[in-house]
Amino acid sequence: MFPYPSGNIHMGHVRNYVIGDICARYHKLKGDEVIHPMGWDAFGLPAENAAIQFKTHPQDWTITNIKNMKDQLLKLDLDLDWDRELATCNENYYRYQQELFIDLYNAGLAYKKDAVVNWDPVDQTVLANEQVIDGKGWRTGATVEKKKLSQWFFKITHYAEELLSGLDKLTLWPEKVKTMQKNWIGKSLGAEIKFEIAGKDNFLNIFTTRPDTIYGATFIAVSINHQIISEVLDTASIEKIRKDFEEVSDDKEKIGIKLNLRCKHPILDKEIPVYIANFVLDNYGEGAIFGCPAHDERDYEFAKKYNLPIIKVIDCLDTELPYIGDGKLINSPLLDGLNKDKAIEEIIKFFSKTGTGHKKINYKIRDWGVSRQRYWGCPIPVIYYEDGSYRVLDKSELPVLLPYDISLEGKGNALLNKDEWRKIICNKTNKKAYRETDTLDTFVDSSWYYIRFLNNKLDKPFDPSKANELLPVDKYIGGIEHAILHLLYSRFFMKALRDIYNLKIDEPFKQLFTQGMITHKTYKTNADEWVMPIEVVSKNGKLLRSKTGEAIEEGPSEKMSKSKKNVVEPNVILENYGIDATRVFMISDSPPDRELEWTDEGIQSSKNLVNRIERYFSKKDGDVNLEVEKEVEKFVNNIEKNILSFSFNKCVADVYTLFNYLEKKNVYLYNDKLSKKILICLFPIVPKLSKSLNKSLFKSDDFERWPEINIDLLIENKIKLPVQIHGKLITTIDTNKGYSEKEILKSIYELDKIKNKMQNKKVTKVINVQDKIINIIIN
RNA sequence: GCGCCAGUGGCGGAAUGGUAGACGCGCUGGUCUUAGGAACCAGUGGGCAACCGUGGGGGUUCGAGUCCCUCCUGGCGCACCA
Repeated sequence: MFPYPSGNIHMGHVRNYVIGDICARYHKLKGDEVIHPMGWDAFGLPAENAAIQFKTHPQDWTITNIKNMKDQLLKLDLDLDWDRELATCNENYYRYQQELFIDLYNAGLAYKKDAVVNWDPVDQTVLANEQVIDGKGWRTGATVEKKKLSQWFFKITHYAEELLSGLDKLTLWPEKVKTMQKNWIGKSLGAEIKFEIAGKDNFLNIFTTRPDTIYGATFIAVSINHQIISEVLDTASIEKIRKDFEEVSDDKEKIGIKLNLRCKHPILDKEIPVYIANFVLDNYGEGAIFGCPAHDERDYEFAKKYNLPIIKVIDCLDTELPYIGDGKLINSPLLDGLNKDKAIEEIIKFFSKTGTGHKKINYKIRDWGVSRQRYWGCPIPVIYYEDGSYRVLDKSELPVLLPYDISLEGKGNALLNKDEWRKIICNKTNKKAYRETDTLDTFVDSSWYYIRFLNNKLDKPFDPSKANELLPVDKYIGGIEHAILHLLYSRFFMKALRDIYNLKIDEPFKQLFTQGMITHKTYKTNADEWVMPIEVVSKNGKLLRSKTGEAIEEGPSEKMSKSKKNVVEPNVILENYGIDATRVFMISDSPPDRELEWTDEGIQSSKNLVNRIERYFSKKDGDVNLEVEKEVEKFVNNIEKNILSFSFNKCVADVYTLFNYLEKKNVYLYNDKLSKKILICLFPIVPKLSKSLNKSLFKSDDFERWPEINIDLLIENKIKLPVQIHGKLITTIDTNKGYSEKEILKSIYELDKIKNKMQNKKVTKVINVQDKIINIIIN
């Protein structure tokens, strides 16, 4: 539980925390040791933006929001361990993060380099690759620019293989998230091949997954950012080409600029031309490829456009070109007759021998750029000297506190203009020095908070023995939007910390549950103005805006969002319906991993259920017999099973089923011992009501342990046995378990419905699945 | 384009290969009440019926919503990844 303190709790938070709260309460009743903490992901840009907009300070804004949201959370009456509370913007958190940064640096997992990075022009900061979606900033939606800057990186690529292979062991994670991470890591097997540049004592490295098609290579293409280009073209021409590339309207269109360069073919005695091509990515492989037009779609398109030769090296029809699939190698003296896999193997052997290439595993994932050119974040504990060299501080020099007194008015990072903070004298060298003014990506903050929760007051980042004892987190609940950001970073952190601190933990989160969004119908006026649901009234079957009487059009149900105004406020709901009804509705209609549509009917019927339970327990009537006991036992068993499998919607159905049964039988248990059982099972779902009933019926403030299941009570002897003919249900017959097939068939053949079907046909076969079903086959 | 997931009444959704539609919402009829965002009772997949029904078509099986093949539709993710 680690919300961003944006100001208010919304329904999405409520759903998330109710799910977690049910789990926590259940496990506590089971006698398990439960840690159910809450903290604040409190650094980040919205605070700076809000501070500028409202003429306040990011810290004040954040602290006020935390206070406000905490008040709202308290009203939800969640069973949280508030004494574990933490906020990343507190010195007591981020100073330990600075220690971890030093640890990572010393372990070679944090480093600084010049790199072409993603620049968000709106937020005025660098973004990690993971934070760029469709070329746009994940928060601002602004088109990301490329900038060359010196930046801090975390070496997530060091763990690329383990981050990938580890996914298989995460059996309690949704497949979908694992697939997304797999794609992001993007492992591919292939070869790196050296191409000698004709007339120069220099090479060009390329990566390929299809070294078998080397005989079909007819050109080389490099990315616009490839360093070889600067050796042949001046900066102005490069910029001109870069611009031309950017201006292509169809971004799939292939454009190439032929360079005054040729490469020697690594096997054949010939030279092939080198192009700059817009479709070659600079951040994948070597930023350079060899083109084999006959067997690659892009290369084919490119070759057609620039009249490059197309040489077939895999046997196929000319009409099939470009042919991507497997086949027999041709026109390839060393490989002729082999199929693809064998040819790849052979050619790599050959290259290794001649020194022109080798086997290579390539990953798409890049190191995590963590520098942010913003004030409101964790300062990076580094200083720079006047000669440009830098020093990562010692732990004894920590904390590097974020100065409060700054001006956000100017452009860029406020820390840059804060000289009295930035300019220091290095206490080791006595030289003039400057503090690093970049701060850490807030995803760093959230990559280890779950460890800090284990002991939030410790005077070091965490206690390794506690971590070993309690991690990984058993149940981790959140939205799918974290699939490759937070969840990948946290996995990286766990592995890095494992290696640094010699921990026994490989993965941070054992079970991951991704909850669905809450949606609501949308409403618009004819003038295309969004209208809050609360303003809409229905009159004579027509929707009107209550204030003005304007006609309202109802739109599809969409994710609740402020911009579409289709939100309901938790505090309003709590006031009108109470916490128990709110909890019931959060889990009742849809399975928790799917969308939940907010409806007035839904929340109302949840309230009705809560009232009904209360009413039920106000009366005593009827006899408690074995059948009732069995029904209650079934209820306990089902609730438990469904809580454990996150099938909370079925838990609600179990509650209805139980009370439907009891009321139908006119059995009102009141303070019978069965009521105690029922109330314990209701406690995780409707804690307030359950607690108050327990108090009034049993004069107790506490609950006993979650009831042990008595298996004997779950066994049902009397059954309705389905009887089929040719697999189609004809009727059912009342009998006891363990019936004799012979005898039951005798009575089955006496049934009218069966007789009608059988007429004078002969039974050829009887399938008796004992105690389950009987299927009769007739000719 | 590639990958993943899903398609079940009017709606949300239940069903270890074994009685499809649990449970809820909505709806219909009735009861109670000064009143009720209430409660209670009966009903509610389609069809007068025989029967027909889980996106379409094939298959495996005594038996398929569930497994296999194929197609269609929708959602999500990735997308010039060499």
